[in-house]
Amino acid sequence: MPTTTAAQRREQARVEYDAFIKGCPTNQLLDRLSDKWVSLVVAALSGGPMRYSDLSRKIAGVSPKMLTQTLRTLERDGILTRTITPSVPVRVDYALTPLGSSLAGLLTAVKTWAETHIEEVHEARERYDTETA
Amino acid sequence: MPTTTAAQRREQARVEYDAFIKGCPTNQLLDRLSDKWVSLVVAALSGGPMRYSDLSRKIAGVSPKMLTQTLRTLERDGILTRTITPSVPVRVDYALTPLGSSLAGLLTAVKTWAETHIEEVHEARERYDTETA
DNA sequence: CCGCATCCTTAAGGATACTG
DNA sequence: CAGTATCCTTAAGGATGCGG
Repeated sequence: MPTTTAAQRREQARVEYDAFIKGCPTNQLLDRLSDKWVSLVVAALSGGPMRYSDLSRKIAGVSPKMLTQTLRTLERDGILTRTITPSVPVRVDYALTPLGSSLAGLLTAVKTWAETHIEEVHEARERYDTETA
Repeated sequence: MPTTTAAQRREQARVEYDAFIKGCPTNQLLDRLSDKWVSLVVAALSGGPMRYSDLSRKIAGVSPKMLTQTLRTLERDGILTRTITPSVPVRVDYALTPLGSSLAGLLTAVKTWAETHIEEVHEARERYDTETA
């Protein structure tokens, strides 16, 4: 009888795995792309700088909390800049950095792939669903 | 006094937004890529077909539930094939389809971008953190 | 060996109200 | 205008045991 259960071994593996991917650039980027608001913000800003209120209007259905949170992490990552104009009322502009623009380029590649292959995916789903039913 | 509150308008916008993205190929693909197990499975299979137990060993820390769930959706989407050999005990092989291979190609592009630019991101973070602190 | 069904936890994200 | 602070829900995902 082993002293470690399957769950314990998996837990151990998970910890090692987490430590591994923590330093993995690809996974860090996927984490960003996985955030649904990130891609929307980057896409919105790819047309040029926007103010906070513009973004909240353009990106329908986003709560102030998530918008701010998303903007902060993207600023920290050097994807966009935050410029405060201390007028009354205050004005804040967000704009993509060169790094942010290159990320937008990646999103364009994803978009292209999606548009090229989505039909195949839909066909595959229909086939799968009819065969399974 | 308006008959709709800000929350109601945002909710309305969210519903429209959801309806919009439901048919948006790019977002459907991002939903897939956002799933952390999806990229790992695709990456694992890009080296060739693997059995269920091989995958669960190679992808450290995955629970049987998530592995099966991931494999099923990918099969449904035509990304991979599932081949059952009715021996005793049963044997099941998973392999990428051509469509799956092209998705793996996209992941490679993401990987390349990440490796190229991760250093800039790290520098940006350090700058941000020291400036904020 | 492969994988489904069940239960349970927890953390992401939404609603809301208030401030500089 | 541009957020911050708080509370609260809910759904993704992990543990586990059984079945084909």
